[in-house]
Parts: sequence; C-alpha cells; structure tokens
Amino acid sequence: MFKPVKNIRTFEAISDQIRQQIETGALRPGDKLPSERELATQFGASRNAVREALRILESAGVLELQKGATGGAFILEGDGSNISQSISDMMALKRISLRHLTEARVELMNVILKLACANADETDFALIEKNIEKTRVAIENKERDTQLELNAEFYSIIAQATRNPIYTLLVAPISEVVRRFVKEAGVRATIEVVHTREELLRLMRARDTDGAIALLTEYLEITHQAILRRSPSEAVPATD
Amino acid sequence: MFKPVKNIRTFEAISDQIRQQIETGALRPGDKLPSERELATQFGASRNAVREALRILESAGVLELQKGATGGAFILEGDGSNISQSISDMMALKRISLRHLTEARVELMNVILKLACANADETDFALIEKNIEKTRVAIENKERDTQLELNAEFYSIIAQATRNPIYTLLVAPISEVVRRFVKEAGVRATIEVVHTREELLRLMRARDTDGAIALLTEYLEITHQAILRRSPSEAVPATD
DNA sequence: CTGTCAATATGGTAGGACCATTATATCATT
DNA sequence: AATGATATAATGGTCCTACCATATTGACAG
Repeated sequence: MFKPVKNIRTFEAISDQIRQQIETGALRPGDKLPSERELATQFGASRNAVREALRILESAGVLELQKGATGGAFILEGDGSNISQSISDMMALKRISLRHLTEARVELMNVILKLACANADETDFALIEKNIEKTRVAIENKERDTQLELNAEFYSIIAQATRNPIYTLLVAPISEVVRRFVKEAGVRATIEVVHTREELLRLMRARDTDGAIALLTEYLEITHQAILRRSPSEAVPATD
Repeated sequence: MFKPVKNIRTFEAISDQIRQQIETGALRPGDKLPSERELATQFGASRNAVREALRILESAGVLELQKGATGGAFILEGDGSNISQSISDMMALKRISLRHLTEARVELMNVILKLACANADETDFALIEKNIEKTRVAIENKERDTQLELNAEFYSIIAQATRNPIYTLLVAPISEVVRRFVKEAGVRATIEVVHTREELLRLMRARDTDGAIALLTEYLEITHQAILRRSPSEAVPATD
C-alpha cells in the first residue's frame, strides 16, 4: 500500500495553519491577523494565495475583513450563520424538500422544547414575553420584515434556554430557510400567532412539556400547510 | 430613513450569480462552468475576482475544481461535508464543549432511531449487518482508521434509513467531530462495540424503538465517559 | 497496434500596480 | 482653544501579466 501523493495547494496550507492556530487557542475571537501583505511574506507565499485563504475563512464565518487604515482580518465569535448557507445550498441542489425540512424542524423543536422546559428560568420566560409583545405590535402595524425577524428570535430564545449552544446553531439556519419560504410564498402572519405563543409560554412556565410539544408541533404543521397552499411547486420532493 | 449604501464586492456578485443559477436549476449537479478566463470575460471582471468566487463555492461544497486540459468547475451533488467543517469551526471557537456535543448527539440519535425503526426495510438492515461485520474484522486486525471510518458509516446508514436527507447531513459532521476526539484521546474500540451493534440491529428489526433508543443512549454515554477519562482537559466547558 | 512525445487547455501561483476606504495626524481658520 | 478641512498612510479590493504544474489529446515513430 502506497501513501497518496499530497497535492496540497498553498492557500489550503495557509487556511489550515490559521485554523490550527484557532484550535490551539493561539488565535481567539477579537484577535487581528497581520495584513495580507505581511502574511504573504510570513507564509512565503503570494498575496493572492493569502487572499484566497482568507476568503475561505471569511465565507466560513471564522473571519471578518475590514477595510481602511486600521482594517484587517479579525477572528469572529462564530454564530453559525454560515451553516444556514450550507443548508440552503443543499436545498438548492434539490437534496432537501420542504417536507423534509418541516419534519426535521418538528423533531428538532420537540427536543429543544423538552430541554427548554426543563432548564428555562424566569429570565428566559421574560425574554419570550417581550418577544411576543413586540411581535404583536409588528403584526398590528403590518411590519412584515420585523415580524419575520422576531420570529427567528423567538425560536432562538427557546433554543438558548436549553443551555446547549448546539441547538442555537441548528435553529438559526432552519429559521432562516423557513423565512425565505414564507417570504416567497407571501404567507402573512395573523394575530393567531401571538395567541399560540402566549399559550406556549404558559405551558412552558407550567413545565408542561408534553402540552408544549403538542401545541408547537400542530402549529408548525399548520405553517407548513400554509406555505404549501401558496407555493405548490415546492411540494415536489427531491428527485432521487 | 435611508437605505444602506451597498458595498457589494465583485467576487460576491459573481458567486451570488452562480448560486442563483443553481437555485433556478439552470445549473445542475454534473454541469461544468466555463474556464476561469472565460468567466472573467463574461462577468467583465478579472480572473482574480472569479477565482475568489469559485474558491468560496468550492469551500461551500457546491463546486469541485479539476485541473488539466478538460478540467474546470463542476457542480457537485452536495453531501453536506462542509457542514462538518462549520460545526468543527464553532467548536474550535470554544462555543461548544464535548458535553454539549454528546448531549445533542444522544437526542439527535434518539430521533433518528425512532424514524429509522419506523421506515427502515431489509435493505437497510443488510447494509448495517455488512457494516458490523467489516467492523469486527477491522477491530480484530487493529485497523483503527478503518474502524473509525466504519463507525461514521454505521451512523450514516441508520440516518439514511429515516428517508430524510437532513439527518444524514447532520450526522456526518457530528461523527467527524467525535472521531477527532476519539483519535486524540486514543480511545480504542473493543469487540464489545460489535456486540452492542448486533443487539441494536436485532432491536431495530423487531421494531423495538424504545429498546433501541435505550441501548444506544447508554452506549453513547459510555463513549463520552471513555473520552473524558482519556483527555480530562476537554471536560472544561465553554467559557462564557 | 503501441508506446512516446509534443501541443494545448486548465487551474494554481506569483508579483506588481492601482483604486477605494478608513483612521490618524497636521494645519489653517475662526 | 475649538473646529473643520486637508494631507498622509495603511489596508482590503481589483486588475493585469506572466509563468508553472497538471491532465487530456493527437500526431508520430516503432
């Protein structure tokens, strides 16, 4: 058995090295990398190769590039927003249908609700309450974009109540993709949404896990059906 | 209220256009894009900008770049391997601990097992059986890398039995990250693994969902403890 | 028919030049 | 002294040209 000949490209070597620095903790969120020109000399590579490496890390949500005199590459915290892009890429490649997405969303929210009911404290409930109130105002004023924003926030708050950041990372992209469907299909939120969420909050406060899960599952299915009615073309499952 | 001045970068405009072509179906998996030089003239941009756009799409797992005379950029199917990179990036940024990962893994596998028990047919079971057998051989021959490979495959097969590709997309990266921990900690697989999986397969065939979940949950927790014993430093949770 | 070699197209790398943006320092004006 | 305009410098963004490494194809000699 022979070892495969390595065909490592320079920009890969560079991005790998930077990633490694992050893994070992040598680079932490907020840190600033040297300038592109400086990095080029340090790596003994062209500025071109350095740029491609930085571009990869930027699109991965690891870096942020700022222009200007005090600009440069800054390590980010990482909020998982890039995972959103990944999932929507998969959907564009027809590997995922709306049916798949809703099904997974329901199951994921079931898990999250279970953990949130167990771990949430009054601080979380207060955040949810505030979010619902803002949602009510947004719906009354027909501010659709604001409402969609608050919608994503709602699930994010619940996810954070699980005390496990992985769920927050997973919920954000799903909300994002669902948001696109809702926007495309032109589905409008009614005041019913607020009532449902108030009831959900009540159930969570009462630690009624099963009740909360049942309520949210029903609501998500209704949302799914509403999108389907508006854009039936999306009902076509992935072609395998 | 003023609109924010758009500061769209050319390579972003290019990658957005290509992504749009994929979304509309104008570009499908297997299709080949024009050469970089040709794209540069078509977009009216420099080859440099085109390259950075292609680099982003490549790192997103949307494209594959091949060298040589008949080379070029080919649209991929998209197997979600890039999501793996995203999650491990988040872990590197200390947002996720092993405890978080195991907890989410257990919950996720519970869901997957439930759906797999409901939807799997004999074809899936046969694949699992074959995988277990190969794992037995790998363990006996102490082929650790092969065994780790089969390990990821095992969970992937189960995920595919759910008939929802999203779960396959989510399981792959988690397996990948767990694999790194296992390798780093030097945890060795014993023949017990094979016995556990054979029992799991038996339960799945019997459609004993609860039994299967209980068995796998226990096994995953044991794995978690094994890793912790070997590398206690990883036990430190994320610093918030 | 077969193996060898040249031609060619493509991605990968390099280096230089210039532009747009941003922050800072400097100076003139009030 | 405070303010505002202006030069200065550093940085990312873009472009161009050239060359290298690789992989396919086709011609050619054996």
